[in-house]
Amino acid sequence: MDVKHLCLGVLCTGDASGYDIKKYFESSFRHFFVAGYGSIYPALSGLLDKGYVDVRQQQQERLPDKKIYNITQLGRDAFQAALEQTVPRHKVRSQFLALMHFAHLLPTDQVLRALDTHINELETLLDILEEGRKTAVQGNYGEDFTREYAVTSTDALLAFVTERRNAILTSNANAKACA
Amino acid sequence: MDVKHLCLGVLCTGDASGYDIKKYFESSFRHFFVAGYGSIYPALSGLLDKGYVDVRQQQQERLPDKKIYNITQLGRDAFQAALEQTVPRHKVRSQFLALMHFAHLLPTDQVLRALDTHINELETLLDILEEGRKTAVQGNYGEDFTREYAVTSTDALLAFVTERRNAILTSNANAKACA
DNA sequence: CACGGCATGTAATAAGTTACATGATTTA
DNA sequence: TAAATCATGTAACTTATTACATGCCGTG
Repeated sequence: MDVKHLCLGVLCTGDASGYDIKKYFESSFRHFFVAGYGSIYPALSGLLDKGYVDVRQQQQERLPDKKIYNITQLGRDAFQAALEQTVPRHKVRSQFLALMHFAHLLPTDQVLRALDTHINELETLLDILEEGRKTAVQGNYGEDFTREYAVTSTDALLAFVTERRNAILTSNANAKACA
Repeated sequence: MDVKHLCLGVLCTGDASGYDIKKYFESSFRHFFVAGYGSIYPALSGLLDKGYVDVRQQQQERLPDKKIYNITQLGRDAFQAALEQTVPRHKVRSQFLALMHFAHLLPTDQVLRALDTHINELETLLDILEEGRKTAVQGNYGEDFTREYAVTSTDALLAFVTERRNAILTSNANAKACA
């Protein structure tokens, strides 16, 4: 399950351009897989080379040409096989937590800025997930599962981080009042 | 904040060998940064080249020699600078969720296996975090923050995934009863 | 005697990120 | 007129993963 396979996954739901696929990543995969053009376009080239997708050029008025990709039967089979062989890993890599782990080495205001930034990111993610709830097709189990999984985690974390941030603010205010 | 910087971070708390550092990663960083020997040993070589750490060889009876690394002032300064420039990103990359997103393409038993595997991972992580709670030095704000952050998320997710798994099991049993 | 822990490393490969490069259209 | 959206791609770089390679000690 890498960028290539996820592109195949998107194309299983319908034809799309690289640009469309990127938007799909942003709206539906954002909570578990982030990819930019720099990985999506090369991935599509690779899939084309392997015969997993076909492409047709679509001219547009007043806009750049589009390359519409569609998945082949070979591609579907490859995706199915990849799915079946996927080991269900789940990895977090967080500069935010790395920074917080060494918070004692930093001035309080930088720690607060980091917390605020993270809170913003969590809120943005919640907005996107909420948007997904509205637009999701009913009965799509997988999409629902991953979305609600992310909502569960994000809700809990938002409460946690906000509480900790406020605790720092009040203890800071107390320290100032004493001084 | 990459493997190199986190090694410096570990060495800020005291001298250690590559092997020790790996154990530190496993017990204290596991919930936000995973690294193996294949990245830690090369990282230490790099730090040595830059003069960020010194090394002394320690012979041991009946055991392989150890290389004990200690951080230099240059290394401390570099770590401080890196900390201050760290942008607080937080990234999740989950094959598990990728798989679940396409659950409709898989047989139910594979979905259940994936859920069980993930539940096991969450439980293992909770055990490690609980262990950390016991052994942690009181008053280490950052260590406490990251641990409780992870506990918050993991607790919530464990409840969510377990509930979903049971829902699948009961709806499966009903389907069988009807047939 | 097999397995897990202690201990260090290299080399090949895979993978993704960032910056670069271009350019028209629409909206505020 | 500035910014956002539409649209595609390359190249250099950074980074980490995996497998390989070695070998002793203690425990069950």
